[in-house]
Amino acid sequence: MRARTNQAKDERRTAFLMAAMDEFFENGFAAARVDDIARRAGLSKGTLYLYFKSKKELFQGLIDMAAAPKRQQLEKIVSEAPTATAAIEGFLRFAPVIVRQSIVPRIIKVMIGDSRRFPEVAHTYNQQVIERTLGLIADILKRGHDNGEFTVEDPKLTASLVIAPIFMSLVWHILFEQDSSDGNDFVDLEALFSLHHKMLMKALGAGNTA
Amino acid sequence: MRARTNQAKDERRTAFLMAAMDEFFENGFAAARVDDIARRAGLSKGTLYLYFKSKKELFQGLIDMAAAPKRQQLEKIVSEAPTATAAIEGFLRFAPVIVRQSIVPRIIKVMIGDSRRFPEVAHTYNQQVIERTLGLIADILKRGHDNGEFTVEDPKLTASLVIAPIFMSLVWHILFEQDSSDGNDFVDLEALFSLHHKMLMKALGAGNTA
Amino acid sequence: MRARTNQAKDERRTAFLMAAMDEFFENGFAAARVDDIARRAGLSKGTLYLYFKSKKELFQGLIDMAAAPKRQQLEKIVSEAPTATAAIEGFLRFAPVIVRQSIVPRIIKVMIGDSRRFPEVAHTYNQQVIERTLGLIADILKRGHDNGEFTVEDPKLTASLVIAPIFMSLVWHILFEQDSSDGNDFVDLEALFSLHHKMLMKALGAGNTA
Amino acid sequence: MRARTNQAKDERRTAFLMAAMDEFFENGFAAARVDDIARRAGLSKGTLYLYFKSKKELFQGLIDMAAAPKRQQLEKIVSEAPTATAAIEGFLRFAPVIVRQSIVPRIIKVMIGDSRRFPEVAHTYNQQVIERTLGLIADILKRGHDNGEFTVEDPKLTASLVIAPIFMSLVWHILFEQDSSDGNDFVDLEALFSLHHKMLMKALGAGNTA
DNA sequence: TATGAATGAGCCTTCATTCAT
DNA sequence: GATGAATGAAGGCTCATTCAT
Repeated sequence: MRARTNQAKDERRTAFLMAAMDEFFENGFAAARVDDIARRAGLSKGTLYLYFKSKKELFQGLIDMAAAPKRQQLEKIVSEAPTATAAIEGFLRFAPVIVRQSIVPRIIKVMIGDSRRFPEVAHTYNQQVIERTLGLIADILKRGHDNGEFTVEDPKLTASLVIAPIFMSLVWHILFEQDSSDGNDFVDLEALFSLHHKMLMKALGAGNTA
Repeated sequence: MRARTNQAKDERRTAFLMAAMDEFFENGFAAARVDDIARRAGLSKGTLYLYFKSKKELFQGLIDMAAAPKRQQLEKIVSEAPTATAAIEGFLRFAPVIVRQSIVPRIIKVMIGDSRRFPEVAHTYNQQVIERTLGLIADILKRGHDNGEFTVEDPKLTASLVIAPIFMSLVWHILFEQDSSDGNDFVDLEALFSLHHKMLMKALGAGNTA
Repeated sequence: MRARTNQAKDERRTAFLMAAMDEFFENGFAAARVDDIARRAGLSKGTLYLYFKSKKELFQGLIDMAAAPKRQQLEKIVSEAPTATAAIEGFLRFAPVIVRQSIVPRIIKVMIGDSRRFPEVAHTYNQQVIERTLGLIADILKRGHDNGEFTVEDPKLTASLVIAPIFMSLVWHILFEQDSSDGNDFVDLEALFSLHHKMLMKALGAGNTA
Repeated sequence: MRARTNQAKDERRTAFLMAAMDEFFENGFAAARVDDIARRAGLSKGTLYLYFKSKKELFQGLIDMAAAPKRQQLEKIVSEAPTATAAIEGFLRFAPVIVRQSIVPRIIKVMIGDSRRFPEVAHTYNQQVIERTLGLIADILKRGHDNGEFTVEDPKLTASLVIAPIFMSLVWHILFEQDSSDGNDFVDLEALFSLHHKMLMKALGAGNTA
């Protein structure tokens, strides 16, 4: 079947990208075979080259796709929260979902594994995703500080610490997913982030004035 | 010069392993070339095969070497601390060194990048290094709790949070090392862990009884 | 031109097998280069691996091909002969053709040269070709004996002796082909087998009763 | 231990040659490893190169050694026979020993397997061994004919037929030695050559005048 | 002399990319 | 547009040969 419409073309493109993500995740860029990616996408090797000029361009397309829509969910959660405290709570309650969903850990794994081969890609992802998320959190913290909800001296650095358990969980998820594929996680993510939230609030002196 | 003594042979073996670590770090297992590893070790490709049966065995030798002596420094720091509070302070002051030194981030990067290809290796490393470190921290926390230095409800989970910024820093280090190779880090590690320590102690209610 | 039909594929497969026979004949399995085989077949190295999983499989394919249709000619000659005496005469008159044609000596040479490396292959060829031919001759001899054409006490053993000069000629052909490539054989095959036939008949007491 | 005397040197040389014969027999020239040959000889790889300039020279040394003393036994048997008839009987009674002994089939196998790689070697062996043996038999046949023991028209050609079953047995021995390594041969050599002798004599009309 | 560590040329095999159908 | 046959560069590994000890 041939893709004549633009929509059909986009679907094929996306199918290749998703397949590429899976293969790159499993094997890394070098060991992933173009043939396997195409077959996983349900199309043929030759067709892939109609959509991407090379394996490398496929990789970059993947990162671009991954970088794009990531913050929308987060921004919605945060913007809808009435207070900074509530925003942080919402953010950390959402964290286990991010870790468990398939796309973010996959992308992170690919990024880490091939970051030295494609430094620009890592750099871009950093600016598009990590810095932005960090900025988002820092803004919340600053807001909370200014509102008197809690005390934050260095919002940027503090934001890093807010995010740290997410990184750790992502790495664990990548490393040990197969160990825990039988349902129970390598760590109880809800409990982890609940504790993290509790300790964070206490560390920030939140609720003391209440 | 030819290695006829056992010691000289061990030196060559180690040279290959260090070279392998660098190449695997830069390129991942699949893309690293045996020839480059040997050349980096100052020896020839053929010679490498006198010491390792295959590229894969070289990889496993690397992980084995890396897994072995990692905790010694930590354990010394911890065991020499008079109190749990001091032990944690010592541990977190030591954290930037771990992150900045070349070996741990390199190994972690290699582990992550090729964890799906060699799941047993990842599993082993986890048990040998991560679980052990986690247990070490958990023990300290329990000790501090029992001593009344601070309050810890779930030592294992709390230990994860103590460690989390180290993971995050490691990942950042891996991803952005080149961005910051001109001296200044992508983040001020001393400040980060100092803040982490301060907030952690506050979250645990340490020093309240003083 | 690309092989898209099954027939075209079979042609390529056969081209590789014939080229392999020549190269294996010239150099033996170990010394034959896959690259040379492919080039001789007029295709590229990579293409060969589309048709054969490995060099060894190519070797086995060669033997399989060689083992298959070898007796047809013989069986025709023998079955069309009115008497056992005529069958033997036909067989021995046909012998020089077998020795001189390219395929049998080549296969035999490859078989001998690599028999220790692939014992199963030698074993199969033995059963498929040698035992069968021997059985064919033994049957003729028994028939002639039963008919009273001549006297044969041990048909199987006698069949071996009927065949022996063929083996000898094959080996000589293999060893000295180049010495005689300028036309004249290292031995006059027609004369040899004519004499062999004459002596054989006499030894069997054929024609005595006439 | 070092070989200072000439005798000790010769012993080492011979040890290498015998080891080479075994390895070349098992694997052919290309696949035989110098290291294995040396180890089989109980010496080291480096030492081999003190005695032979290259692997190829080792091969040639082997053929030279093999070509030299082969006819002595035969010539003795033949020269001691009172009549041509007795000489042929002695020769054919000796045949199974030649086939079964380790050296001749091994050399023949090596010769055949690598004849195309070293045509001069095959040529030399032919002249040194085969032609000579053929000449020996032809002489006997001529003698018997001149004596009136039997009738031979073409001694050279007839000699080939006398020898043919030896070639066949050698090839079978090479091909199927392992099949019959449990004692019983692939063919009863004594019976074979006994029958061969009987038929040969009858074909030559021997004893008719008695 | 004897050894075996070191070398690097060479070969099998894989796979990204091209292109005839 | 889609396919998969064909290509050949590249890389893991072996092994004949050299040479320091």
